[in-house]
Amino acid sequence: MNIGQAARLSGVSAKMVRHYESLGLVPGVTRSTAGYRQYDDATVHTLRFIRRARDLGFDTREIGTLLQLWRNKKRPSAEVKRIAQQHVVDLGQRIAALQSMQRSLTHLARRCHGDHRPACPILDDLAGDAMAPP
Amino acid sequence: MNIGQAARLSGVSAKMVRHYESLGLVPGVTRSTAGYRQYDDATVHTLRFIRRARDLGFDTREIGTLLQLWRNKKRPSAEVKRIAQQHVVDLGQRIAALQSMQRSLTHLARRCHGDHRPACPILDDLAGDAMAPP
DNA sequence: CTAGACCTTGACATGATGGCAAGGTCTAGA
DNA sequence: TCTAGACCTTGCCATCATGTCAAGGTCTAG
Repeated sequence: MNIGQAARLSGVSAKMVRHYESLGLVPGVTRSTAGYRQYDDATVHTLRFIRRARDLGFDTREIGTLLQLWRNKKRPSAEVKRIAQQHVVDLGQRIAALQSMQRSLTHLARRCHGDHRPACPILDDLAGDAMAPP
Repeated sequence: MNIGQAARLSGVSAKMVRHYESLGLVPGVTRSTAGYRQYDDATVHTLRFIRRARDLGFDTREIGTLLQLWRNKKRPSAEVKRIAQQHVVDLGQRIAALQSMQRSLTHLARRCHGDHRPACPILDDLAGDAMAPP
């Protein structure tokens, strides 16, 4: 099958299929005489794997490692678990950072009257002349 | 003062100071005869404002709007509040997306033995052949 | 006078993704 | 058989915020 169908079946855009190929995540594809990339079900399976891993927030470097482990029938599951747990930690840090922003901003917004008058604790905080530190 | 000192005082890197200038977030700077940018306390204040807004996750477009409102002494605080609340919503969506990833991954990792054996529910899930949907 | 700190512009990289352009190919229907 | 339209190719540019590097000019203390 051509790249368009592989893209449709895997949920990865054709553009990204080519990109993952350039990164070496999918093995070298065979080409038709006209130069069209030819895909089989195994490659579509790999593309779905990549898609799912992206959906879980892994970056392409991590996905490369996960793909190697997937292909290695003798892998120790401990290694996969370690990567997953590290990623859980990373996600936790990103979540915490965003929550911290959200908390600050929520507090500021709650104190803002939100009417036609110009006085605004949000701008005051941004400007560094916050008056009431919590 | 030169850009280095303004950077140090504001907590914004010299590189980013120039960048914000190119985006029009800081007003056109005066230059010394040698072409060095010259800053005053007001500009440092603006840079600190930008820094704080970045820390709260606003992008440069939003910061541009906030700066305009900051400078506009007749602004309605409702407008500032609306931007802040929208940003709180955006942050909430990003947080939810990350939490969803984290939850999935945590569940998968918990089911993985994490030993020397190859069997691994994490890889099974990524490969799409998950066996036990929750 | 000179070393070293500082400034200038500009180019390139990151990471994942989209878009566009110019050109080649394949296929169904007239 | 011709052709329109769908599909493919490569390659470049853009995003967003930030860093790095390079080549060159400037300033200051010793």
